[in-house]
Amino acid sequence: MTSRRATISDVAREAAVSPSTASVVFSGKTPVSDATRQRVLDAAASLGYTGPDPRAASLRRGRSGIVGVVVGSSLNYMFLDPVQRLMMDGLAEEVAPFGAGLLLLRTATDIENAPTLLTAPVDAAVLIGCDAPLRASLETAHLRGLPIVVIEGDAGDDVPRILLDNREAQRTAAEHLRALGHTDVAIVTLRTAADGAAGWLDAEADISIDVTRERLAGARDVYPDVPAITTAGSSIDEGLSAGRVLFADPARRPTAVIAQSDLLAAGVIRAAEEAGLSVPGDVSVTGFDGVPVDGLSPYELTTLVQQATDKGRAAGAAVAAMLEGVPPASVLLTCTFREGNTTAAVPERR
Amino acid sequence: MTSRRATISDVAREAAVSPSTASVVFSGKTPVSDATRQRVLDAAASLGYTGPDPRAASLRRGRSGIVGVVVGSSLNYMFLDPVQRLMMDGLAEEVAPFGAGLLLLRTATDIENAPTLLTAPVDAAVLIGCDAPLRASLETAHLRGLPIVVIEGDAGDDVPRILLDNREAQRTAAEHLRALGHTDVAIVTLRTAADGAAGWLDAEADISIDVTRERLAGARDVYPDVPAITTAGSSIDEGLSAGRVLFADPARRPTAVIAQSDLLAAGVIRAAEEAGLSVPGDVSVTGFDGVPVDGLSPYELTTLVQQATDKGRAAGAAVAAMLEGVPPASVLLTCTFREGNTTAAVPERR
DNA sequence: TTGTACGCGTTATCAA
DNA sequence: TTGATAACGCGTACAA
Repeated sequence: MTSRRATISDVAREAAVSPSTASVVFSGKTPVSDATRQRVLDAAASLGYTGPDPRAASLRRGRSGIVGVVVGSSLNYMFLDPVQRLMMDGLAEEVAPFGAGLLLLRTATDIENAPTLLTAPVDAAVLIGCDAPLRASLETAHLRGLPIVVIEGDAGDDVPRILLDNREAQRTAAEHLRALGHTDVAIVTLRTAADGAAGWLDAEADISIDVTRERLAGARDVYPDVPAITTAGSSIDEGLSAGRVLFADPARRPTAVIAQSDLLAAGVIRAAEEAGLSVPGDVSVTGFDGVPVDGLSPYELTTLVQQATDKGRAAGAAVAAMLEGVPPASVLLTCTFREGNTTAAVPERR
Repeated sequence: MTSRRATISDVAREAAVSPSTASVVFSGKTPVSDATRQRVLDAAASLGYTGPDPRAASLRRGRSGIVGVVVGSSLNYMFLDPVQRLMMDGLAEEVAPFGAGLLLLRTATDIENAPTLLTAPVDAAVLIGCDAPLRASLETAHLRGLPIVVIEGDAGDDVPRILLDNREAQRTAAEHLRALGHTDVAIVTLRTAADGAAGWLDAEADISIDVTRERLAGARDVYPDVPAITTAGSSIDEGLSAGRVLFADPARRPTAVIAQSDLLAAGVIRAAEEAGLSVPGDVSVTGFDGVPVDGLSPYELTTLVQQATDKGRAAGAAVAAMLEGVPPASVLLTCTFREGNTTAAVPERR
């Protein structure tokens, strides 16, 4: 019994119907009499046929049901961020009704032969963040004529984008702090470049990552001259490191910190605790994202809530639209300000 | 210019060679003279041909370059766990040289039409954890004759598995605590069932999740009768909740806690801090996994280090072997005990 | 409601 | 080193 797997023709023959009829039984595209259907299904069962070969079906249909998601470097790093996790969930959920799943593709890999947008049977591509290495993928996808959606990044011309009102939202948080009387403020930013290292941010620095630049601009709209410290990415540990620097000198510590993500904010809070400062009594901290941060309890961050899952869904909807041939529009999602228990009025001067 | 995309035949015609020659130029399977190669590439460029259509190629080759990874419920939940993230990285890395990528497939979804192992063009399937809903996927994969690898779960018969010496490893940690003099110990477990809720664990309880059962057995080998409290999953917050229960009554609190994961351990430590206890001065805590936990600093857990990335790699290697037609062996990976700064001798009785 | 005929775009095989 | 041939397994007009 080393024979090849049964095909739909075998099933049709066994059931004494034509291949097209058998096909229709499985696809449901056309009504079939109950009797015939049953004969076909029985034949299939007896031959161990489990349905159309997906590879053949995708060639025929011109669609594979696979959406390529290009993630930068490591999955570990990418999925560390709750925003990305929720986003992927939304994306998966939205394309699922189209029978589509997500294929993880990495840019930064020197593995020979690794799958790419060029070699993988994808119907569309979703690019996240769009920094330098991603642009290459973008190029590729374009050449292949793939529908593309970019999340929080600029793909130039006619590529639909899913964006957030980062600047406006961050400004809201800054205004909140100003209303509370804070003037000694510091900013903790996300990465400023794909390979960015942590450290004080030079005022003239060129920030190549859109999210970081926009959120910074929003904070600067209210606090043009406050110092900003850059991190190597969105994590509690990075926030902790930044916070330690900020709180190192008791005489010059800020009374409020604007962190560009909830994870960073969580780290900053941890640093404050370490330094013997209470939040929000001595220091106010704002985050960004409004995602559940594991281990943050009992704090509830004052933050900007973005609907991360919706962001993914919007991307999925755009993909779906393009697959249907409908020109998708870019989407601008807005964040809402949520006051938690990590901000309070500026403390009396000691 | 609404014409269809160029095919390899078009390119061949333009270059005045046969389709098979053109094909060979792109696949590199056979030597081709430089002159012809150049002619073909030029022709391709002039026609905007970007290489073989992956869908057609996979039909012909009988291989799509896609490995389906069946993740339980939400991506958000699954990737919350650093072990899973690292595992996926290892897996991706190991199958990449075969031109394969990972397709995320979810079991628990009531979305009509969602992609499954039955409908997606996958060459192999990796199942993680293997609880009830996953068994259905397993069945499916079997029917389709797909190569299957199961990570930390029992797929029965002839399915290769990637396993950890959970019991032995956990026993080591328990012995470490015993050597330190601890007798008042409590265990904080992972989920006991796919839909498990948190709470005290009944001694008779049936534990359907292998990892949980094995690690518990290891702890019980040393501490047969200590109480165990179950959580709803591996997270800091769950560990925190469990820890709060354990430390609620100062008179009866344990001097050591065996947590079944590093995330849980981190939560337990947090709970101890909340209760005004110092770690390891008042309470010792052990974890399991040996993964970086964001926000755990400055603690370094006493834990069992599993090479999570290697686990993924082992799974990837097994997949690769099966794709090559080689019967893969199951793999048993071993954890190593690592003493951190979260365990110490039992404190003097007050 | 069912069957016929054809092509989707590629690549393995073998012969030249 | 190149070319001819034959599938790969299916879906879908269109006709019956």
